[in-house]
Amino acid sequence: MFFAQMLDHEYTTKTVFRENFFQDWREEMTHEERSLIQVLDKCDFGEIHAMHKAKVEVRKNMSKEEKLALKEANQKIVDEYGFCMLDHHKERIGNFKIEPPGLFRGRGEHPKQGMLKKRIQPEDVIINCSKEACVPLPPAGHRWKEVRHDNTVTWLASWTENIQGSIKYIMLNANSKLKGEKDWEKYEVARKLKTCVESIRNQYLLDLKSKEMVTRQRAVALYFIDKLALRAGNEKEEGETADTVGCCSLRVEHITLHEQLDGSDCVVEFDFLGKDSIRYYNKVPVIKKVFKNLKLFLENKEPGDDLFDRLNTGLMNKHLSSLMPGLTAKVFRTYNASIVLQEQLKELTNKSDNEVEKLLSYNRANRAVAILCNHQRALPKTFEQSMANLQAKIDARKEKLALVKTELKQVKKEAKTKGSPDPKLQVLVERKKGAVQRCEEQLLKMEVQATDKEENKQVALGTSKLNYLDPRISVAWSKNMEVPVEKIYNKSQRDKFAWAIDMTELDFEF
DNA sequence: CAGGACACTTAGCACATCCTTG
DNA sequence: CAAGGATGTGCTAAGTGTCCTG
Repeated sequence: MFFAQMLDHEYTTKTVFRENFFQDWREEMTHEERSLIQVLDKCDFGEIHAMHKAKVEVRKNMSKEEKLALKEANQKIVDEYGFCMLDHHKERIGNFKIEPPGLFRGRGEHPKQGMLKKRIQPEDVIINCSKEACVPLPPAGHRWKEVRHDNTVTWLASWTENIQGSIKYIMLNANSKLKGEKDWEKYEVARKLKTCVESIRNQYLLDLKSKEMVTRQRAVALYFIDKLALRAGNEKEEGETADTVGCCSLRVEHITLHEQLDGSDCVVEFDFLGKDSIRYYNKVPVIKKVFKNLKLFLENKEPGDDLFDRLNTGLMNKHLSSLMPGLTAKVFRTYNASIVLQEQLKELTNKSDNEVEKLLSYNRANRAVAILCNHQRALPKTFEQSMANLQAKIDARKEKLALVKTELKQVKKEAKTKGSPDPKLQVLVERKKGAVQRCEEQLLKMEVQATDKEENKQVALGTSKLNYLDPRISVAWSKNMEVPVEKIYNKSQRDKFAWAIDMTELDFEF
């Protein structure tokens, strides 16, 4: 069933996926099945696939009443299981449902893709609640793996997943007090970096000339982390996950040095797969000292060797925490993202702009951050079509505008030739004027929409908005520009950032 | 100090739902 | 009111970073 359901997906054609799936499937077979079913390619899943598609179709064609009943049933489940009490406050739980079984599909070329992700039993689950709490009952005939009362952690339940052996957690929703406070702390640390970033930069520039190889490598890596907002790059276990890297785990094969490129000196060309196997490709002019060091680090190395062979994230973070309490590599990403947003908003928006223009500027500032952080998305499947549709609408609106303008002219002319003022004609003139103005506004809105859409086709704004941009910058901007906060944050974003919406003053500076 | 366990944040995609438009 | 595109939400994988152990 798991395999048959996925047949429309490209990854069921991948060798690794098929081999992993078949191996795990055979584990689940009886003796007889195992001797009968030996080659995946000889299996015909067509019938099961068709059955699944039919089921999906039935679901899609449910009547309004059936859909409503289903929705209400789901809501009941949320009401009953979707909340918990924390410090006497009722809080929404982020993910209260156990992950269902299925075939594992990692991102990128994952060596474990296709493996069977097993069903979690109550016997696998640890419950974490307070001693006084009434412990949720396990399903009939079952018991929990453990019930503990650890108030030093935030999770409510956990289990160990069978693909990587990692622990999965049930935790609170982002709009909870607990998560909000941690979010606020994160941005306060980033703001503290603002006060000492200059001296840290001076320090790593000096360190580029250090006699110690480790120190030089650390300085170059920090230069990248600061300038390019690269992730730290922890080591990963080979063969357990897709081959991806961050700053400290860059290999020789991931960079190319150009003494000159496109009219710039000392250019580093980056080309590697980062988190989620998203490609990072960038050509960056760097200062001479960095360039020279890189040449040195590359000497006598193979493409697969570590660029920073003396360095790892542990060393980097130990150094950073000595420069400022709480400072780690990822703080630079938060800091640079928020600073860029603040600067771009200042540069791009004018108080005299209309709301549509202001929002385009906001999106552009957001976009500058997303590009810095390399937050990409797949080109939407319907992009070309919907762009063409929008263009057609724009053209139609332009024609309409031209028409309304000539009509206005005519009415004006009529009013003039008549000599004596005719109240009826005057009203008509005013009406046409209004129509022209409305038409112009609509046209502008559409054109702005088209620009925004085009610039944004492969950029994901959500990730930075949710995780990197101090919401107080956006809230202060919205107040200063008199743009309602609803225009930049939707409902759940407003819930998540309620702390910032409540407390931010007009003059907030990140 | 390496390596693993653990806890938490960050990430993109698929699907659900909402909204607009003809 | 249906179609279809836009927007929002759920899901869960994939990172970061700390702590503990030997």
